Amino acid sequence: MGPTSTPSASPLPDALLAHARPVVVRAGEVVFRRGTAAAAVYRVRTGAVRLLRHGRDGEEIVLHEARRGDFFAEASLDATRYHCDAIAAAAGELDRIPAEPLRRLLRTDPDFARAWAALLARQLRATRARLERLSLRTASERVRHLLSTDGVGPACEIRLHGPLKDLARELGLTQESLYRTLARMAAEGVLERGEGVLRFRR
Amino acid sequence: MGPTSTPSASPLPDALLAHARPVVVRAGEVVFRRGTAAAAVYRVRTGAVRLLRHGRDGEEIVLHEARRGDFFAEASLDATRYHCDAIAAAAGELDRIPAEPLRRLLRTDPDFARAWAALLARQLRATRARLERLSLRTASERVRHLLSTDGVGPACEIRLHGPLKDLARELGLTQESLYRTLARMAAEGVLERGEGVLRFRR
DNA sequence: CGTCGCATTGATATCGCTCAAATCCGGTGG
DNA sequence: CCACCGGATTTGAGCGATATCAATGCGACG
Repeated sequence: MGPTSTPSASPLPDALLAHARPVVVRAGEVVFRRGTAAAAVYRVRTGAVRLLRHGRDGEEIVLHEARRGDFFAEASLDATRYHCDAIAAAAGELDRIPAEPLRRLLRTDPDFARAWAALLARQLRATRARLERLSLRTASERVRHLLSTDGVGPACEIRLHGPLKDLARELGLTQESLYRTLARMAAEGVLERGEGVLRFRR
Repeated sequence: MGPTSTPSASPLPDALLAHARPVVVRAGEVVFRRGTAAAAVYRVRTGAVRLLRHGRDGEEIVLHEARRGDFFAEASLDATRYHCDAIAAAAGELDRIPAEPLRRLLRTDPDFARAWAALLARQLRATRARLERLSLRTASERVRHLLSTDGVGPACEIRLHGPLKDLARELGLTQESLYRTLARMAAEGVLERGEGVLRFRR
């Protein structure tokens, strides 16, 4: 989710770091499955992890993509089971933080509790922004919205972290539609495409 | 958002109640506007409040609907400005809880901080469920998903809180599409419609 | 050099949107 | 009591945007 990533994620308190255990994952590896006991929260050191669900015909729906520095499964801290699958999108290393010490820390460290609430609130805002995006009816509106909300700088520049295919799915489109839409917007002079970059022109 | 509503929202601690001020709203009244300073969090006593944004052509996008017992603008507690409009969907009464005492309480009351984090996490899960729903391509899949995730009981019963028109927008559909889809699903024997109720058959 | 995944373009199908109109309903006022 | 009204509901017809299916180019990698 691009700039959704907490840019300067609050450093883990020492008390938490003491409990974190590194987990090395290969691309495609399962971190946890939906329905299993929610025993830990994770943080991405390197690589990327996707939270996903599956439609009835088996197609994947990406709920969230966590990148370097991002926590994931934070929303499962007070749930008994994970509500989606977590799959490594790329090889990397994670911090695995068991739920119990984290809960304890939330009880005992007010500053951490506040930072944690802020983290969740940020996630919520980002997810609502995505929700708003999917409520838009046309492909070009969704692209515009993506740049407007997640882009940086005057031209609302977006760095693509993966293939356009993935972006298409995040926008609720097929790759073909996205290609055509980007091409049309570029032809209209609204958009500019660079190496792994999208930005507004004008 | 129906069952998204915190069913047994944690009772407000006395320390917080002391700071809450009642606000009476008429239907359609503006509670706050996007861009204004985020000075308070709210809780619905009676009535309902919608958080919404506007597309480029002015159409409304409902990000959230808070009902009796629900907080809203919780995600703005650590933001400087509101990121959407809040409009009363029905006449009612709200508790207005200034941000500062709430932040103080988060720092000083570990139990409350934990309950607050749980609240945000619940919101996040609910919003992701809605995101997943909007990722589905067909109208009938979205209806199915709504019943599956928000429905109660073996038949996944859903109580409608407003006109079908509103439900349609929550599902990212037009009223006409929704009517037709419900009619078709009912004809196929998948769905059953009652007075303000939707449920699965079979 | 062959293969695989991504990118790109074309042709067609399909689903939901738009515009339009008829019905139903509760409320309101004559 | 009845006519009227506005909003919600429902159904119809046609269109348009995206999905789907198909084919090709291209670059990385083994």
